[in-house]
Amino acid sequence: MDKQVRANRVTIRTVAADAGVSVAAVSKVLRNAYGVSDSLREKVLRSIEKLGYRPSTAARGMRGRTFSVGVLLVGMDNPFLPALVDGFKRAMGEAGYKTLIAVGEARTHVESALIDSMIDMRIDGLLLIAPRIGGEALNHFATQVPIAVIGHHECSATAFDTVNSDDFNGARLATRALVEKGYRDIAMLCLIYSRPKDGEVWYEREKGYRAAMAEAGLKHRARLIRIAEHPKDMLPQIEELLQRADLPEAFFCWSDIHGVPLINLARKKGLKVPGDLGIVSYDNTTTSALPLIELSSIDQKPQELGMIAADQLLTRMTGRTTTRHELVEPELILRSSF
Amino acid sequence: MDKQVRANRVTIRTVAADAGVSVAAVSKVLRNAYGVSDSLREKVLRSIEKLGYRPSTAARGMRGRTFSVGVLLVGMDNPFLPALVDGFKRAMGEAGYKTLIAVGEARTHVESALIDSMIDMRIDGLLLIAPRIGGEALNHFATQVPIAVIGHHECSATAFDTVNSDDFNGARLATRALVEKGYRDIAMLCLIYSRPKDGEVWYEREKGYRAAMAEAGLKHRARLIRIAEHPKDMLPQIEELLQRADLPEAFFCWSDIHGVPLINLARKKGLKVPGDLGIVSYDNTTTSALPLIELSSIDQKPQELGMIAADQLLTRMTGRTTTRHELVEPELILRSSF
DNA sequence: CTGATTTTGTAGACCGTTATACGTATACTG
DNA sequence: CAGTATACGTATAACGGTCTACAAAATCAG
Repeated sequence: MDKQVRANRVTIRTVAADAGVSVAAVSKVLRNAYGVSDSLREKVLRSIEKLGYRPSTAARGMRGRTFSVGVLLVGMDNPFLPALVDGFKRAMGEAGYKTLIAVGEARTHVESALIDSMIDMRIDGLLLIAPRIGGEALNHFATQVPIAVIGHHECSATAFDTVNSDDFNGARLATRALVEKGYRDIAMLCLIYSRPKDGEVWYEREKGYRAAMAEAGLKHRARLIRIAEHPKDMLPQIEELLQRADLPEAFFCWSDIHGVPLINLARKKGLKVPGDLGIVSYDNTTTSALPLIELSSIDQKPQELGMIAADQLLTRMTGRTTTRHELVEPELILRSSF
Repeated sequence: MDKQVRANRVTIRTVAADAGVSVAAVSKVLRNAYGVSDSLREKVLRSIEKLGYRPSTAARGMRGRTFSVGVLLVGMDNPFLPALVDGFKRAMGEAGYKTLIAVGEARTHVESALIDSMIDMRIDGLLLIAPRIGGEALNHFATQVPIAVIGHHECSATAFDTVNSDDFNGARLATRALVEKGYRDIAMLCLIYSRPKDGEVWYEREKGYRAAMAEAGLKHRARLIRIAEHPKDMLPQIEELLQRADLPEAFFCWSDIHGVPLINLARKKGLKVPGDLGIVSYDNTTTSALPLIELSSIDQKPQELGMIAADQLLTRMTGRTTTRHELVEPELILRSSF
């Protein structure tokens, strides 16, 4: 009678009984393991279908694969994430993996805790997007689960893979476009950070900007203007910037987060863009593409980044031990802002 | 020697041995169950700390709670999601639950599959945001796991809870504001849908708009203009709309998705907003708040929605069987667009 | 001080899979 | 046709927790 109580839950045993085979046989079919005949497979599949059986991921996690992978995001508001996650999820889905997402809060201990907790659920692989935690810590996690990283250049890492938009070249591309248009006094708008750090996306872009300026013989005119990320602080800073006597002829913005408010505030103040001011920005968000904004911006090909990361994870999960560090070439989307 | 091989993984048994107590005792401490003395708890916690032990979610899932809850999103690009998820996640975190996110693709069978798969991981509760699948299907899932729904009015459901922004009142609020400003020829811009359906967010807003028009004695002047959601189709449709001889004096837009392109295209065409045209929109996205856009928009209080949903789930998981259907009153954020 | 009650801790079955080890037909070799 | 390799199935020990019984110890009532 105990049996009847929990008879509602369909388990691998229910299937085995229905198909008249052993539990092990069903498991083999499920994992398409070696040593099952066509007739057996047929029988089992029919029972699975009939009973609507679905294997318990939790139980699977105790011995083998869970066929699910995790993604760790810094936050949900970065506008280039949807396309990236979509590309990743799609590629993973085709390989039979479910994608689960966890959201950090740009605080390292929260990030670590989330990674731990995904490992605790026995996910088969992990994608980290623009993680705050760095090299050594990542190496430690990589011993427990295959890891791919996007948005953090760590070309020396051997324990995990990385894919990145070529931020150096993207910034160079943008700056060079401004130079070719005739601008000379070109400033870069970037984030406030305590100190330059190799591997950080924004630092790569700063280097790319500097390189392009140097190549154009404008090394001495390169200047970085650092402003806050949060709108509340950022907007007054941009306003103040636009009042300055030494306002540059053109801006390269490290992200649309700054670029869009800049172009709008400039125009609101009466400046013509282009004309009085040239702007090229980064991320190619839908906002930058809006009519009346039409901000030129670098496209990072986020979908492609996601797909490559998926491939890295899949191949690593199936045995690859060599390291892959890949770069995707970004593209400048031309609009009438410079 | 077998023991040594897997000695690296710290399990509940390792902790028990280290603390000199039984496995069951450790489990009790972990779940703060009844019947553990302060001294025992103390000992166990110290061992856990020392060994860096973390319980395996997978193993937990086989018998008891996993202390993790799932969130199903339709897509990642809806700009009001970040705040909502943040509110939910925060409230859940305080109660000791991890939040995992899965992203559907606005296709019902994908949605169902994702819900199944989260149930298969033995999550303790599930939040559905603007799900496409409706009443009967939801009831079925609700028999397997506690469910809360946001963005789908289903006040008659008894198997699961709902929280919603009061879409009817929000639309009424927006329309009334236009009326009070003196506009009479007010159209509503909404989505193309095959047929009106009670419970759908957009339909509630349509009803709110109609009610406000009727209250102002403008029932006969109410008109709904339906346009596509995707920018590629939407932009030409808005352009064409702006050419029409019977262009309304004012628009209430069901979402910033339409409102922002509308205000920019109108201004690009040379119309003064406000002046030639008044616009009130919905969602209060960061884009609507941008300088030079300054679009009045209804704030849905997404963070609050998330927090209430968390509370619903938490109370249901701990025994509540009555149903809760709650509404949050939205607020009109005034900007210079009408 | 004794019997009843409450606290505290333990033993061990159980959850639903996977995967190893091992029989048994069946097919191949010479 | 005997002997061996191979294909196919099965039995069963893990995996790492939870949780129900139950025993032992401590407290309480009279």
